[in-house]
Amino acid sequence: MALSEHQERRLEKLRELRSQGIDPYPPRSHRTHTAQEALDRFASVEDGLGGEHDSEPVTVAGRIMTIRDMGRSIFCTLQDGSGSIQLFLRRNDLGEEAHTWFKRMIDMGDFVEATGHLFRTRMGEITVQASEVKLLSKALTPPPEKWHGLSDVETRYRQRYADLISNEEVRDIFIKRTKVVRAMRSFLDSRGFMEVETPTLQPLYGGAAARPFTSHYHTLDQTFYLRIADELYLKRLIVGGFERVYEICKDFRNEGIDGRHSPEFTMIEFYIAYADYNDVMELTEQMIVHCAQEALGTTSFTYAGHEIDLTPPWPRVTLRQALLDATGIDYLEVRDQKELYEEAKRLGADVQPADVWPRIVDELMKTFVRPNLIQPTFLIDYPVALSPLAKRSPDNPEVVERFQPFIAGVEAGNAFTELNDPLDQLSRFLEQVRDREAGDEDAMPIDEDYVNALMHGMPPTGGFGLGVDRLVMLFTDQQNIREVILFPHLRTKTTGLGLADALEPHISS
RNA sequence: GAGCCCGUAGCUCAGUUGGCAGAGCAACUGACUUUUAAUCAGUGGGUCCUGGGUUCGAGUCCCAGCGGGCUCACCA
Repeated sequence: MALSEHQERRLEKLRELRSQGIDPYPPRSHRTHTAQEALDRFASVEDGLGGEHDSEPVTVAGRIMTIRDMGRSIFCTLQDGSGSIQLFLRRNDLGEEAHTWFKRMIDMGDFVEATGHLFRTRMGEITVQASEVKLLSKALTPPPEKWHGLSDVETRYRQRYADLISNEEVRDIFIKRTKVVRAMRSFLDSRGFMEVETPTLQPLYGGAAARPFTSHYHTLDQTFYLRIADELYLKRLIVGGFERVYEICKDFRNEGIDGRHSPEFTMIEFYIAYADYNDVMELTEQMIVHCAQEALGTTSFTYAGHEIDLTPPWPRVTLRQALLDATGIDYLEVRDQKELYEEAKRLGADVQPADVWPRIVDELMKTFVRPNLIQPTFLIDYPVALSPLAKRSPDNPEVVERFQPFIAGVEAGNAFTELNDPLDQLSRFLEQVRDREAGDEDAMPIDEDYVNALMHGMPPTGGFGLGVDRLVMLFTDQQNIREVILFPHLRTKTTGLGLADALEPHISS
């Protein structure tokens, strides 16, 4: 890619600045106020000014977003991390030389620093009347169009910096995302949880049903997998005596990409000793409400046109009952795969004759139950075959103590009373091995060290996992997961940007 | 992996039946001392994603490829 006319022109200005002895990239700024602080300051002193300028000068700094050149006076919008403030640059204030220099050398996108007195314009906008202005950083590429911004989805994802510069809504999404994560930490920290770090590179993956990414460690000449979940490591820590642990980290699953799945996504998992899934359910409600309160300032929001109200308590419905109500099928009665398949087929579910029994149950839930769970609802008590790490219900060994919260039809977590019986755990692993041999690539491998950990004794424990990206999607009303991931994965372009060749002639020294 | 749609100036987008490549913003020249997408007058700017093909003539039609989006499949 050759340089654009705009870039060439700015490179010329760069040379000219240097020849004037001006460093286009000085090492530091001397701002005294952020844009917001300057606005706040003026608002607080304005009443005593009697229409005059604030007598105390301020220095603000930021990126020039717009320039309105009126001849002997210029208005600019200066944007920094706190917001934006208007600059008023008069020839009489700056002096003719500096005024002309500004017009000649400063472009939209440049970072500048301006010193002057605050006042309110006739149009009512709080403004810095600059008596001094200095270049802080020359932008060689112009910003996207000021009115429509950058809207090409591919460019927005590949060049997120440009997206963030021009689209305020995008910035807001990621600010909310940060608040959600911060709220999770503060919620758990204040309840005696310990944040821990477990391996990303694992010799054996587990804790979820998914295909892993595979890597190779040269020094050990050994295959490593990128984690698909941190569950098994966190429970080893419960065995070790930590009673409340959590981790927020990236998990990696080698599967398709679509609007709801990213191969690399953020997961929060927590585990509590001496708690069961009922305790975890209460904590989950509280945590999600806390996150909404901290990120949105409210517990109600709109997702995909649905008005969602998070006010607890959320209804708890057994999966068995929900399926019974929606389809008339009682999965505890229909134990035969063929019979269940026929029933599901008759109802119009997308099932294949070869689908295993638990998969058909799952499909029935996704088709007939999940889309109707608009207001927050806990679906509880799942078939054991769907949950190899969860503890069986004392009332029915075919059912495990597991729940999933659903909000706006979106799965907002997964949790259960943890299986701490090493022999039962081993038999579940063996079941997974049989599934794998039957062709299920997502089935978990047997983890003997994990069984060994359980043999040391694990207290009754409740555990929880939640895809952070999904929760942020809910809170920001985004239907595509890439809108809540700063740098989503896209296919790498074979042709580079060509900048190295294009810019090389412009390197001085 | 399949189907459908998209790719035109730095950005946002038009482009009719196949007939000289267009607009707004941005840039450049000039005017303007309180503007708010400032305004006004003028000027320059294109690998129409890439490669083939059809045609007197292709941004437009056909084929292949590349990249992206949506839907489906896959995905506790």
